Amino acid sequence: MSNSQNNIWYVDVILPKPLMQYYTYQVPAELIDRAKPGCRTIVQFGKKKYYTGIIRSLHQNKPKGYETKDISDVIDNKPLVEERHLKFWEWISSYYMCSVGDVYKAALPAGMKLESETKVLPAAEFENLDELNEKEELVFQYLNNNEVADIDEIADVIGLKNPIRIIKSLMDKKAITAVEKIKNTYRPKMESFVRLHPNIKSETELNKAFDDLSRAPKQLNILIAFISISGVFGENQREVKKADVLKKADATAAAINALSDKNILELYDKETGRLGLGDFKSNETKLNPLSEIQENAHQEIKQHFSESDVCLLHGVTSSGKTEIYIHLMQEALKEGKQVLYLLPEIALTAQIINRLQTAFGNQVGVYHSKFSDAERVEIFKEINKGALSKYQVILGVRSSLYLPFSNLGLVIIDEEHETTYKQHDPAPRYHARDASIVLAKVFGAKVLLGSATPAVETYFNTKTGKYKLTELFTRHKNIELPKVTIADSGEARRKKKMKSIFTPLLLEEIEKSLANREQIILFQNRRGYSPYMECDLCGWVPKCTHCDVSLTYHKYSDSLVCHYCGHAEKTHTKCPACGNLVLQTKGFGTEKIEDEMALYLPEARIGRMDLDSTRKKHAHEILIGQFENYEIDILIGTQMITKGLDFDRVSLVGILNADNLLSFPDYRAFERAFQLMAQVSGRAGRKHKRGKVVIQTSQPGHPVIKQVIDTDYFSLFKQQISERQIFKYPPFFRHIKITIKHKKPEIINKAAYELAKQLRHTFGTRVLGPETPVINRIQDYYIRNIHIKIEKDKATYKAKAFIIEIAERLKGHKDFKSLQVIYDVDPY
DNA sequence: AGCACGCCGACT
DNA sequence: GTCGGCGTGCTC
Repeated sequence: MSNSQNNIWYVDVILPKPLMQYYTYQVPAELIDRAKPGCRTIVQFGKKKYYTGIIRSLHQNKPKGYETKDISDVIDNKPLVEERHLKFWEWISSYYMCSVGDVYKAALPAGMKLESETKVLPAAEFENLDELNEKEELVFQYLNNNEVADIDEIADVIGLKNPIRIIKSLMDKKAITAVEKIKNTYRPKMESFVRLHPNIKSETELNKAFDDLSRAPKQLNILIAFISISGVFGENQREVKKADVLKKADATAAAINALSDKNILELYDKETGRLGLGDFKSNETKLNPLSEIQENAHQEIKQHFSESDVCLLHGVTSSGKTEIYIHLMQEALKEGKQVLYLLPEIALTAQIINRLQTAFGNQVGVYHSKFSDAERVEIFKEINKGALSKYQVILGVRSSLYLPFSNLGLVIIDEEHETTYKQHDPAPRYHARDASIVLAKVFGAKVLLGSATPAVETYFNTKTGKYKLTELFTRHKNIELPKVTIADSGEARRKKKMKSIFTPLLLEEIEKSLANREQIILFQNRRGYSPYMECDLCGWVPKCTHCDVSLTYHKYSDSLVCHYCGHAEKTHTKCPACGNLVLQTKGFGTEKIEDEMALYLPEARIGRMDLDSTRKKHAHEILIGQFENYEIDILIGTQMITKGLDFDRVSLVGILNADNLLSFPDYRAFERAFQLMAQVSGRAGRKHKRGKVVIQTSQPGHPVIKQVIDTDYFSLFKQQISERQIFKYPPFFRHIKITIKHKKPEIINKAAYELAKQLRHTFGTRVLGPETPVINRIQDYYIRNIHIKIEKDKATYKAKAFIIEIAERLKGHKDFKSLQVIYDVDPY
């Protein structure tokens, strides 16, 4: 209070690091007008590094116990992140047990969070070379020849392991100085344009220019091309890109420069951006009419939204959910609201974007990680224009949640049950479906969840009345649900009838479809050739040197790859354990299916779609395009092909091995197996004809298999919900997974035991574990898990605070200083 | 998370 | 000695 008289202002700053608090800086007088909450600010943090932070709050409370630093700059003229978004960040941080800095890191594209890097340069007046030792002299000479360099570069060139020591020593001897440079990764995209030189103001002057060029045909061509593109002096004048003129005139830059020298044309640069935005905002919408059944569902959803914020649209595949979404979106747009359409992954955007663009033109913006960071910066900035933004509809993956919406009216979560909505690895480990409901609440927006196979939690929420429910059981245009047949691979194996990895039934059906000139999708949830290799003499299995997993054999690269850390090695020519020359491949992935298929059906045109075949930016679209254009008969793939892709010619879907879907050691395994099989099955059969699905399994009597055959979601739901109640799983209990990591096996066991013990003090039997996961070491870190299940009616925020306190206390113990503790709330 | 500092063991 | 490798503590 005593401080409030004086005029010193402070800001609490969010830094892009996993730090559990905000840091307080002083605002120098010259920045006081600009330092507002939500603005980005450049601050020095630690001895030298500069980061872009976000001002969380402005106040006059002088911190006690330390000296404040000044903020160095404020980047934004008006707040970049609105208060309600900051609140949303804080909600994610507290619910998912991570720092706000982690959320900040995820929320803004890298190009908007500039950092400094250290550059060193030689001191001009330094002469005393004899003061330096050999290595120091080497570094000093290098710097003299190369002006400015960053430290890693020096280490690289001179071959130093520990450059910092030498740099420091050189600085002590005043031979070099260090500067911090903010590195700007974002560059606006500039393009060269051409216009008439200001000297040429009339057709007469232009004609004169033509005459002057009679002896320069190349230049004349350019001028003609320019006039035809620009519509010079006419009604519709347009800006002309240099590249377009050159292309049209088939000329080189030299000729255009000559015209510029003659003061006929003028070249200029302009920022064009990467978004390929149309010039005008199209407000026209062209919608397909809804069928009666769809229209009823549509009206019901609107009724629900008048009473409640969240609604689930449970509709079988091909029931026309997307069309209903589009009508709801149009209504939101008419009210001047923004719409967010979330998809589980990029692979899906290609097909949906066409439908949305047909309906909404260039109001649709797309946002996902295959865009370059610069593109993402531009999309972010475009949306930040609020009502003036060209994008009023955003189609994107989970990280689109953080875009700077200002007037969100509707959020659609397509394929709501998909586990990819849950972020796994770096913090924040949030679930986009659940978080979007919180985001929508902030804006007073509505949320529509859509799925043919809703998550058990979601469906349960409709039962309790937390969410509303609209169901749609008729397939659009009365397309029949596919016929599901089981191929008993266990029996076929016993009777020695298996043809490699195919049952006779599956092969027969594939041949039939091929004969009818129809397409086939084969699903296997393993990429690579075979999940492991084994010496057929001594049983030795190649394993990753950094992780506790067997290496997957990839035939195309003839290598063994760890699917956890990416480590790859050459295939062994002989067993390192016994010297035997034969290592056998075991099990099968997509690559092997591709190989074997080609063996049995050499005529068929085969494509493969998995992580490995779609690494390149447009690989997805290319493969899907080939399949759509009937350049491929059989498409083999992983999860990727299960997601909402609609192809008219597919008559058969084969699931190669349902057993490994059913054998996951996880309470969600059956739910997931059902969803996956139901989704892939949905790919079979379209307009003209009932599709077929063949499931290969050695457990034909398994209840989940039965549920898939009958497309009986309700039976699955009933069974799962009763199991979850008995075993205290979500939605009845809240589940928090604590993972601890350490480099030393003996420490990890001690720490896991100790942490579980401490947790049990407070949480008793709610604590399970410690458990050693199936893969107990990844990238040289040993791993243990502890699970906590907390009743839904208990205050979980208190529980979370306790958990963090207990873990922090444990990390204070001298043996456990370098223990990593990772929290995953509602893990998937 | 970085990054610096300080301790320790190995190597010349 | 001195170089490189870790473990630990701190950042407004």
